[in-house]
Amino acid sequence: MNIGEVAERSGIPTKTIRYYEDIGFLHPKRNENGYRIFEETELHKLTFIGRARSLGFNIEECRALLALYEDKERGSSDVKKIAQQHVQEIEAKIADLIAMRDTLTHLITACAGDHRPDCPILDNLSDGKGE
Amino acid sequence: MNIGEVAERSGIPTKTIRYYEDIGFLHPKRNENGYRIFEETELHKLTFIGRARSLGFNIEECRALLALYEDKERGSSDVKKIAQQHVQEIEAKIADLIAMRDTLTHLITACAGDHRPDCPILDNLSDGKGE
DNA sequence: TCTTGACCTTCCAGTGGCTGGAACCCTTAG
DNA sequence: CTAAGGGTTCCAGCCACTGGAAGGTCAAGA
Repeated sequence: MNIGEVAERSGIPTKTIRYYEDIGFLHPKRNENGYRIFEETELHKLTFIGRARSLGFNIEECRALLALYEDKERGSSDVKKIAQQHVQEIEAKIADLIAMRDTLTHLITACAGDHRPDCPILDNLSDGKGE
Repeated sequence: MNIGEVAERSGIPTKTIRYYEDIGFLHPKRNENGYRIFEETELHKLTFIGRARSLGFNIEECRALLALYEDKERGSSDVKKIAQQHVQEIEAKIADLIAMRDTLTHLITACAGDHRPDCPILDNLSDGKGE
């Protein structure tokens, strides 16, 4: 398989696949013209990484998960630990975003949104009050 | 005021303040030894930006908000529009994160988390099933 | 045979919003 | 005289790509 087909089948852009090779996720062989040749196992790996990324795991976490995946001796507790840690980070982000949203919707409700210059949103940014 | 005091009072690191000058948010004067001198208005502006950033507005949005703030002729509808747009983006991010979290907590619940190698989390990353 | 177009290659630079560090200058206290 | 604690500039790095330039390769069609 050439990189284009792998990109198609994994849903990961060629640019990203080359980048993943750069950072050591993959080691595709090359044929005599210099093109990368991918095996099914490499496609599988890429798909794995793609799913992990879409669950918000960062590159280092993906690396760890991949290593655990390939280690038939691992206990599932190692994986679970990584996932739980990650869920906590996600929860924290959600909490931050909800706080932002709530403040903003509050201010938006208070803002007439017309042609007049008076604006509680700017007032809040300016003096921190209006909560 | 020197940069250190401004940093202290605005809660924004000196590095960031210099960066904000770089990108044209501020134009502090200099005294004869080359040090930046800040007026109260500049401190105020920084605090404004700090609040806007903490509500998740990006730099360009901050620039727009600041311009509106300084334009005494603006209508509050312009501000409201920016804020509403921003809330929508936040909502989208929240939805993404919640989807991630739900998938993950689901998988985590299914994962024994013990010494055995069997792991629904890795299985899901590997084949996309297990939902 | 030539050309066209779709592939593929490498390398370099840019994204956003800072942040760290090096190397240096200025001021004040001891 | 020195040391500490300001300040200055400039360059590099973070993360995870992404865009673009400049060029090599291959298969199909005129």
